[in-house]
Amino acid sequence: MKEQFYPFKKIEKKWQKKWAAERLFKMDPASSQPKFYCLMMFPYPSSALHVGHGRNYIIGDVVARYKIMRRFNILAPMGWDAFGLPAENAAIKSGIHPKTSTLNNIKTMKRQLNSWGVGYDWDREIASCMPDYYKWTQWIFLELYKKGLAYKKKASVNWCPSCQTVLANEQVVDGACERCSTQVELRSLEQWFFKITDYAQKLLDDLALLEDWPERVRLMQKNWIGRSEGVEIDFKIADTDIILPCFTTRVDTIYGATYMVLAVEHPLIEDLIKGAKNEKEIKKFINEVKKESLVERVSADVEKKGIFTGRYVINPVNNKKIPLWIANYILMEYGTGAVMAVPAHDQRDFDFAKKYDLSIEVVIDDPKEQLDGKNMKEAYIEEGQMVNSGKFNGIPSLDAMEKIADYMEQEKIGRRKIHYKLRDWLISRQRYWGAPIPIVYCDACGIQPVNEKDLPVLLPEKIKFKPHGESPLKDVKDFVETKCPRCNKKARREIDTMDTFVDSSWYFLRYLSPKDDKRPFDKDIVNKWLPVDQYIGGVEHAILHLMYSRFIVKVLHDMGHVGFKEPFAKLFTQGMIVKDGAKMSKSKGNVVSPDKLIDKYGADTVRSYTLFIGPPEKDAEWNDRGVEGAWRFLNRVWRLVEQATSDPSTLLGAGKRQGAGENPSDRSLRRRTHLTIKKVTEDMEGSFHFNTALSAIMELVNEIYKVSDRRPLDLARGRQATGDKDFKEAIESVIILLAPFVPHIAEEMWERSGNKKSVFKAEWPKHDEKAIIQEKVTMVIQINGRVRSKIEISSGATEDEVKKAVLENPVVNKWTGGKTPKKFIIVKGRLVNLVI
RNA sequence: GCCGGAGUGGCGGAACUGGCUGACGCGCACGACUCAAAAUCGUGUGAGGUUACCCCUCGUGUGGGUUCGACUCCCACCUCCGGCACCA
Repeated sequence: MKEQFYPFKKIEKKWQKKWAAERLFKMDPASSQPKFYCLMMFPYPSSALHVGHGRNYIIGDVVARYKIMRRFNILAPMGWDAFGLPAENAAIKSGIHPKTSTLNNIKTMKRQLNSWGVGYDWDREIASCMPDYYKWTQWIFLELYKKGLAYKKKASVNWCPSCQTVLANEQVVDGACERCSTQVELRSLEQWFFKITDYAQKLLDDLALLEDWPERVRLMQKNWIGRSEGVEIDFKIADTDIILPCFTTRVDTIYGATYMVLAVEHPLIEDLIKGAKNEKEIKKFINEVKKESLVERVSADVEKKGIFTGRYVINPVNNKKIPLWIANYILMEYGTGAVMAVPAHDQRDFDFAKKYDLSIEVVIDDPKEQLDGKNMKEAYIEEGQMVNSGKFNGIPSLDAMEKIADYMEQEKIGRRKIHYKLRDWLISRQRYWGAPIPIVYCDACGIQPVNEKDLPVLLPEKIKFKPHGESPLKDVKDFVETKCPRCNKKARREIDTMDTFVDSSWYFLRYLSPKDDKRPFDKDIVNKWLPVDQYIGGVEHAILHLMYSRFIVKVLHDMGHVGFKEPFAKLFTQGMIVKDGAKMSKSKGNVVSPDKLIDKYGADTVRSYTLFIGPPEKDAEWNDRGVEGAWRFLNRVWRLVEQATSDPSTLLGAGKRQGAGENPSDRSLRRRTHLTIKKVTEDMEGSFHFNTALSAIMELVNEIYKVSDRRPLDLARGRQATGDKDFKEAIESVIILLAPFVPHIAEEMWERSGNKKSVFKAEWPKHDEKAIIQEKVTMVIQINGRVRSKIEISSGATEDEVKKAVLENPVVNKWTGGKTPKKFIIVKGRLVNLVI
């Protein structure tokens, strides 16, 4: 009696061992084959992986295995983004040291990765929380410091009063802490920043180099950088010599400026309102606005509020005196914190002017109707013809923008300027579980960087986790007390640690020489292997991680440490797997664990279902029933190969073997084989649409089953009856084409078919264009665009032959009634359309 | 509000460059095998009509348009998802 199902447990263990022993995924530095760096975003070691995470690694594994089969020298490393807040919070609750829990989680996740059968060059494993790694994260900090790209400044940051720590912007969801949902406060603290804004233009320009990135990711980055061109105009404050510059993208509306507004944080305010008769009232207003929570300040639908300062400014183009206001809708961080208000042509200014009864002056006319400031219902923000604008009257507003900017530069009352939304990267964290910032404070010498030879600044392990508003490192005397690197006198260490995004912004360089203790990476080796040929990860990193990594690489490039400008040549962002319409999460209780499924059906089943679920860049709904379909398919293939190799007679319809030869079904089997090869190869090289690749293989398997009752084959013994060649080719193609998707079962079937070497050493098949061509084709006959009939015709038939055949068709005759059609459209080999 | 992406059977999804809508899989129904079940194999499966089994009508979010022909291109709109959001 044969086993009813294929013995996946035995098989999977066997091959996982063999791959490890044969070092299938080991990168060979001496190889002359072309290189292929296949990288998956390294995971944060949380408790355990679910099937949604699996998708990422399975996709990467398919790519890597395919490239191995195409004889590339591949680098497929894996590591751990191991510093981070969750481990520290768990430590506060449970008392278990973050290092302990992190290393445990790594163990679990590594086991899970192996159980999926995904392969990596584990000799290159890295963990960002280990001193031999973060030493070099600190080195990168020092390099940026040297270049003036790491600096300290007072800034208002997000503070969670419950967790007693600052939060990264990305940890603030709708103004509240993502973990405890407490409203986040703004606190003014001395913080370390990386000057990513210096690279805004380069980061924007080089998006053009990233042709093989998803368009939407490039767009998101572009929007995030937020370049806008405009003019900075100098307004003089009346009765003083103070110049108040303000930025505008709509210099064409300058004659329509009827008031000016400052952000409440504007540094000049205090001086300006001194002695004003309502000084107290103004101060009260400012304090109220400042007190508003982040959510309120940031939301666009909050009512605009303001107060008059009692001061006036002079519009430099017409010397008009206009009132100076303070308002809650002006941001200090963008532009200069001062904005000229043109209510006729800006909706926000319009709303504000209506509320406080400020004048509205039209300076651009709507070509469709005469505008009048008094009767307008909303601002007119489109282009138009200049009016009430002195010597610029009568020209189109688009031209006026240039002309006015030229004029201002000539008169030195303004200058063209470019602004970005991108802000400098705040990298300080008042947390324990991160890389210490390698800085020392000396009373005599001030801020001093740690000497490179003294790296790493070790993170002390004995520590109290209880949060109290500052980094827990503050209480570790041995850590804080140190000597000044310059004067060697007593000094204090920086107690903040670095944002974990710093760790992950260079890890892809470390994989090339993970154990080098002399330098972070070897320049020659990274120059050979980078940029990464294929990067795979979730779209949630579209901006942060991907922007930071690009920035760090650009800095390293400009400093001569690396020879490439962009880290990732190709990017693939996979969609999320959801369950019951929601993202899998422990709190929702909809997590599907791979462990049980692998135990029940095996890794190959889980892999093929995960790949079959839909196009990998799109979100997909997990369906346990679907897993069974994948399971059935693999068993179907298994039985086919088993019968073909062990007992070919069972494939025969009880000895009803037909004579060998060129019967049509054989030709269609060979055709189907080559169509499948073509389709699968295209999906591998192009879109990664493994769902359609798999369905093509399923079709081929179905085809083999259809012809198998006439076609026996003994693959193992190589006994080939005439005409069995196509059959053998079909089955072998199935095994090879399946190998990247379901590697264990493919290896086993390959071996049982009499092959000594791994299927990954087999030749990837090439389709034969000739095999795909059909002698006879079915052409669709349409009448007035509707399908009415079909004809079989030789594929080489001329138009006249097709016409003749069509007109002879009885169905056509029924529709035409014997009349000659008005039009005869022939799409060769496909379709005929008659217009009657 | 702005910028993306998407809307196709009961479900997940296919469809090349404008050319047979619904491949492949799930589910369902019927049949074979079986004492029976499971497993497996086979057949069918968009809706409606007609039942002479050959056909006919409708059908890819909605409404228009271009075309011999539109899921595909153009215009307007609706819904859902994602990102950004008072950026001057």
